Amino acid sequence: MESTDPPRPKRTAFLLSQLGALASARFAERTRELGLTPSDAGVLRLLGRSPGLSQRSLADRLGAVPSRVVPLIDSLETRGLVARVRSSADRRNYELRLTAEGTKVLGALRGIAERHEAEILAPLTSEQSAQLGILLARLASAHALDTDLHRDTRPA
Amino acid sequence: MESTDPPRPKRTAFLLSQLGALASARFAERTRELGLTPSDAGVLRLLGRSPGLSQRSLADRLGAVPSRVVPLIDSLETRGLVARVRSSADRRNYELRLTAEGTKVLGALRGIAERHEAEILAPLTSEQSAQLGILLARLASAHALDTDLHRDTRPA
DNA sequence: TAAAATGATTCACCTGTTGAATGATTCTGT
DNA sequence: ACAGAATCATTCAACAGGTGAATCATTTTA
Repeated sequence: MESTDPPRPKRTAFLLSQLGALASARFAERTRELGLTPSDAGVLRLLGRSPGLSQRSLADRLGAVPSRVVPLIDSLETRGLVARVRSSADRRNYELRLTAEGTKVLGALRGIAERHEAEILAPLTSEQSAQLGILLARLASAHALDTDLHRDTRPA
Repeated sequence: MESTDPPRPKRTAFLLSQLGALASARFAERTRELGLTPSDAGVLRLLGRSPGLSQRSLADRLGAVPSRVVPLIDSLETRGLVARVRSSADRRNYELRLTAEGTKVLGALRGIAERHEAEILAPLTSEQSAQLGILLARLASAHALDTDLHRDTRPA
């Protein structure tokens, strides 16, 4: 047994990595109960808030590449949660929209997100949670992480 | 423009996920400059602190499966950073040890970890960093994340 | 109207990972 | 001492998630 190292402010960044991985894994477990991947959840969330998005702009907001979006939407379309409609204004685009079922699932997703938040923060008092939220928000904005999800970073 | 939602303590868990992913990605960039993956770094770190480990117990501590450890050590051995020596006590085991070169690289890795920590926490004052460290440590221990790296979770 | 740009798609490919099967060695109980 | 069970390392086939290049249809630019 050693006495613990005296000046050790060293592990905070690693704790952040590990807790982030933990939070992501727990969230994935929860969405899996709805038959969704976290990516699916992100798509539904974005389409709920911005109906009519094209796959391209969806890709941008997700921080994904367009070819990645194709099978993602394929799968959601197959399950009847998202509809692809050709844009009449520009027939290269699809306008992506939630179906009624998709909207319903999005609602369930919001409940899941709430329980997720509660589970992760359960060990802290509400003051501590608030404090943590402030510190993390400061880090996120300083590191240019979009407060929302992923940010639009198209070249020009 | 909407006025911002009044009671929204909702995004903290997601911030945690995103910042964790950011921290992991930045650390990966740094280790890549040494020609190492984050997994490589974890192995070197563990072997530095526990020389003579078998692949099996290394797998346990990394939270990995033994078959995963094989190519990991293969690669480090090829690069001359780790040595496999059959245990004379139990010839099924290897005793894994850092080579002189491996020890040198581990030293470089410590420097990297320090700069990584500094970069991630740069947006915060030192009081805020300390506060964040406390909160994250509390979460980690409550969620049964080993304070160190991965924990030993063998069945029995 | 020809040429460039854009959206969606396909495809081959890569990385990291897992689980089952195998061979060598050691441990167990009788 | 020995048969059988357990353990370590290894191979292998397979999978998920993700990426970049090439392609086709459509629209924009000049």
